[in-house]
Amino acid sequence: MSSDHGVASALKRSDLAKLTGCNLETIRYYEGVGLMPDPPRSPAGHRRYGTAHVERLSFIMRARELGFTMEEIRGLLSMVDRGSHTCGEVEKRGRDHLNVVRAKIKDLQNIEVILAETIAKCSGSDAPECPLLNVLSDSAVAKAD
Amino acid sequence: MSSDHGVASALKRSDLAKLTGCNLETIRYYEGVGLMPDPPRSPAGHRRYGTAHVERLSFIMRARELGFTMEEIRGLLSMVDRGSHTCGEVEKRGRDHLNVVRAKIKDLQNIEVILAETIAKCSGSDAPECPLLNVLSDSAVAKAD
DNA sequence: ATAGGGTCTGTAGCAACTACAGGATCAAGG
DNA sequence: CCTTGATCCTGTAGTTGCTACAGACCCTAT
Repeated sequence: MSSDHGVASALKRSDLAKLTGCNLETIRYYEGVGLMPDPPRSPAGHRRYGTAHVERLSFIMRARELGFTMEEIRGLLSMVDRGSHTCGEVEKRGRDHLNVVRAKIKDLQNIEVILAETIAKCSGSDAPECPLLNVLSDSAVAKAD
Repeated sequence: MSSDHGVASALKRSDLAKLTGCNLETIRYYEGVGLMPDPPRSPAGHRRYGTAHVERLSFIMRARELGFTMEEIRGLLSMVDRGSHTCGEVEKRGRDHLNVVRAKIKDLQNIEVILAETIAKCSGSDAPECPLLNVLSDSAVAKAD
């Protein structure tokens, strides 16, 4: 055991970006909005990251992949940071988010049906008359639920 | 036939908003970005709209409801404005958009499955151990296609 | 010593709106 | 006629989640 004893393995911002797949600038952005902590700095002021930062950023990115908003992630992280989280509370937040996801799916499926049905009626010809334009011009969009 | 002969029925911006269900400020925004034309003004500089504006704004709003981006709407409108549209061209744009919608649905369904499966394993108890947190901390998000 | 990279900061831009501040104007009641 | 309150005008800032730039520093290798 030589230099890397635990917390600081002295990664540069570009290293963190490569390791996590996160955009370089986004790291600084997450720091600015408080999702990532202010990292220690080298004497010249360069950011130095350790494994804890890698894990935290990976957490954030996976949560984003699952469609959690930054506010939701902030909530999850602060629970974990405080060590005050319970499975019940995390599950509730996950369930709330799942409901949002399902609502979005429904909206999009509704759109999909209308578009697909309308386009199916299109002649695809050089005529100006067009069922899709008619839908946009005349009808109201139905809301299914 | 008295005052309303054809083009100008002298609607205020608030009237147009109410008739179309569009937000008041959004009307000005659409004007600024060129989706809506600069309307005629009253002597005091107040915007005055007619039935053509109602129809155009309704078109825009229905296209937005179907998830078309403003760029796509701009394209559709300029075709129609030039009178150079064909059903084939409109259909193509609709089909392109439909593909985007379907891709979004797939992404969300992928998320939905992961979330639902993970949450199903939650105990919902006061324990800190939580499958959802484990997913965020450890695993990569699978991409189905 | 110097050339090239990487890093730092702040700031502007994207979509697609929404909301405000501060002033002008209109419509109705007294 | 005058006042009052609602509506209108303009420009600008805020939202969400980044991304990209400029101009200044710094670090490393030759």
